[in-house]
Amino acid sequence: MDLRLERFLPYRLNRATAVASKQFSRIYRDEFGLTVPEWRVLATLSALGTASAKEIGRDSAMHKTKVSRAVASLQQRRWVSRETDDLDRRIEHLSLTSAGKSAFRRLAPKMLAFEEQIMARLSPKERAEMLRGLALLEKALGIPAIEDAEEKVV
Amino acid sequence: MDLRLERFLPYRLNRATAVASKQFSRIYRDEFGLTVPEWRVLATLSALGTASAKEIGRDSAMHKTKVSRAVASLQQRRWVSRETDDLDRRIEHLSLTSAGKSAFRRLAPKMLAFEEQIMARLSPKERAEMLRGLALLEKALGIPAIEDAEEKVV
DNA sequence: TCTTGATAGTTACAAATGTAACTATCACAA
DNA sequence: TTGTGATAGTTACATTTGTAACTATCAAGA
Repeated sequence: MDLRLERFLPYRLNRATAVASKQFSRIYRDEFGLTVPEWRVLATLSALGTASAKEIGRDSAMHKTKVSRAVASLQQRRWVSRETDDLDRRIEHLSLTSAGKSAFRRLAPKMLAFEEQIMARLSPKERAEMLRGLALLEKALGIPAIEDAEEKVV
Repeated sequence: MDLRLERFLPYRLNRATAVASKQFSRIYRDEFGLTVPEWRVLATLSALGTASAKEIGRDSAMHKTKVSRAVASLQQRRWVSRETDDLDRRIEHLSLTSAGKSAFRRLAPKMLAFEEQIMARLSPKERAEMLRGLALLEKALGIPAIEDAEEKVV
């Protein structure tokens, strides 16, 4: 039976993700005590401006209970504010407060710099190959490709 | 602030891994009720023949408590047996029982077939590129390359 | 022999997570 | 208007996980 775990796709993915997640999360955990879901809500809201919890979940690929808890926590920090929709009172429009935006502005460059630092271990050619491979992996797994424009087909 | 989550490396990794893990784990979960750690211990022991919990942890990149619990569960199923080392009684030598081997023999081909099915969504050239990208990602993250020399380039 | 420190493995406890049930609201039709 | 089913979001409960503490054992010296 030639199933060696180290050659097996889901295992390799899992290991790579665990390593990356551990390294990246240290930045926002040490500096702000943020959890992974909280960081993602922060980044998503920063990108979208205003969004409902459902939209955040779709955009960040998180389960709605995870989103709900992360939002509640960020709201307690006064980094996120909410406003009920006038027409449909089930919907809460969420957005970053100025404190939330400020935190993200301090955090984002560090995250990007660390990403750059990781990628700098590869030559420019290798880096392009790595990103190409990642895109192909997403294709194989049926994950929709990155959209370039703001347009979002619903 | 141009940090878009969908372009951000750790986020993309996490999403791809979650999708893959969910699809793959269905096979051994539905058929045998195995958890991810249990499946990994099974595969690792199948590859190594006999190993200590520590070796399983190193080989499968799992925390020792995860290994301990997975082993305990597999032992209750009578799929794993243990024998204390004669010279160092802290060490337990673990191995698959014949029932464990039998289960793995039924499971492994299905796992490999599913991996093949995923990869079949790519052309041979794309598949090679994807695996190349994955290897480069591991390099960037400082994960030791597959030692077994024979690189799997389709 | 009797420390001291290291190691293999297990377990207690707390934090994080998913499932399912829940509340509140809406749309729509009988 | 009232009933039915769908949806946004929250919460209760059980499972899973990691951290830290624990047991048992070993090795190497004083």
